[in-house]
Amino acid sequence: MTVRCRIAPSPTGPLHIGTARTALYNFLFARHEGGTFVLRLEDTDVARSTVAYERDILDGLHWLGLEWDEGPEVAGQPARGPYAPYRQMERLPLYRDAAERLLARDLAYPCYCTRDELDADRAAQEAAHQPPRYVGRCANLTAGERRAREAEGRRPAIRFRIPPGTVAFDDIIRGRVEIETDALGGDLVIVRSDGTPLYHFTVVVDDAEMAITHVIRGEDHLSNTPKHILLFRALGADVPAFAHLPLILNPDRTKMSKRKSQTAIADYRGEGFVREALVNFLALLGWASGTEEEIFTLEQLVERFDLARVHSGGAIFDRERLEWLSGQWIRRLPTEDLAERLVPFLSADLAARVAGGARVVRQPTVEDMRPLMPLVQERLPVLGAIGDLVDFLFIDPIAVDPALLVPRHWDAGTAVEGLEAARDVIAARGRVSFEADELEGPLRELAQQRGWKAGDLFMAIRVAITGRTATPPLFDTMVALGRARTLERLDAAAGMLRERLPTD
RNA sequence: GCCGCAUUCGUCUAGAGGCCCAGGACACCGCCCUCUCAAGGCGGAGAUCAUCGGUUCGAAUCCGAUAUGCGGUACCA
Repeated sequence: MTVRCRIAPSPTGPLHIGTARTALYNFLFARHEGGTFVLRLEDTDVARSTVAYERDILDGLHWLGLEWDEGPEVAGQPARGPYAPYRQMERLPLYRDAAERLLARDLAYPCYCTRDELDADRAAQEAAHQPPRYVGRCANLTAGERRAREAEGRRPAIRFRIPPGTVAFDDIIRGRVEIETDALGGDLVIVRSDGTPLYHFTVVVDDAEMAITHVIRGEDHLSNTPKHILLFRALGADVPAFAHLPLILNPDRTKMSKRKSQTAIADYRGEGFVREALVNFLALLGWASGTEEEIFTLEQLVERFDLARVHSGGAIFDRERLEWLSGQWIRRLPTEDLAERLVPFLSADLAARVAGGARVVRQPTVEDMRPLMPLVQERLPVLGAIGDLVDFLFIDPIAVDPALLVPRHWDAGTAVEGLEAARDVIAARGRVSFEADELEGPLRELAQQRGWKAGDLFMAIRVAITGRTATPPLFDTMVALGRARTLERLDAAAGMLRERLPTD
């Protein structure tokens, strides 16, 4: 039997961290076992499903590198695979047939209860401190009674009969789980009165129809699994194996939610977290290799992943750890790859600064980025931080805070003196010798001659040419800026400071 | 309320009866390196293994109860 597993997101919101993690585990398991990974869209909640969300989910999964073997490839376009279509709203006849089969064998029945009746039942049960469950008002209607209700114009929902007894299964992660069907809330609505099928029904019909062998999903479905098993049996289908993953939690240990955490994959992507880091991080949220290794590529994860090693307790989403992993991955990226990924982030950052009044003198290109890689690669926690590191190369003039031009041990007069002296030393280097190696020596010498700490001199220069106190190494930075602009900015800074000097 | 699942440093976790007075990583602190910021190296602090009882020569590991947390309990998914 070859393994078939699936991810079944519903396009009622952007791709969620939890969905991505579930998709990853399904992908890893399928690939590890040489099986098939299916993507199915559960869009039966028509009111909340949109094509835009569908696009976000597909884009996100593609971006993470979780390629599926069967399913829709592009939002709104037809799906591919032997069990197509893979959107539930395009599979309606299948659910109708399945429901008919259950009806024909009296495993399900039409239910004419109104919303009001149901609400009243529930209220009464609550008042009597009883668990809410369907009272079975329509469970044994005669043909005549049904006709009478139809004649009134009532459209029935369809309920699946929950038989008495206990349902047991062996969860791959949690072991044996047994639940009394009594606790399931009574007969289950599988088709709404408007004819559209409900989740618990479609998921089973589709998993059966698509020959899914392993259902790997969040722990929030554990309690619902008995309903699914009962439906598989009623449909005469093989019951798949189940593996319920621990939940990803907000810092307060509740199920991770948009309300309390950043849950959209697209938002992390937008910040410049690299896909390798997100995949690595998500894999480690609930699973560990058992070795002391922490950094894994997708391929390595496929090789090592083992469902039985998945942890069973919930895991808080730890952004600090994600950021660390992101930095680790950025440092491991080939420089050409990094340069390419950085361009759009820098452009966006510069565009935002233009909106703030800055003048961008040059649109960054991959060619511009290449020589900067050694300066920035180990300083980026996320791609989106690139602007803070190199914006001064693309903006002119830069904004300089005069207070920062004066290092801690200096006064303003010394700063002017230092900047002017540095300017002269640098100007003395010709165009040809404007290299980091050639600049550091003479400037250190200058500091020594004047009795300044080299660090103070360098800080004054740093602020003068970048407007910042934290930058890549100074001499490389000057080279990247170029001789002319370096001298220009030193002049400008010295001039600005001099104007502020008290005239005695 | 009822049902289910879970519980090891702040966080992610290792640990499948003696190798554990519990190991690694993130974060934190200190030192080193150093022109800033990072990165890197070294070191430190941090867990009565939720609690109680049992099984055993021996328990984080097995069993039971309790507590706490979370999840489910829809004509949502």
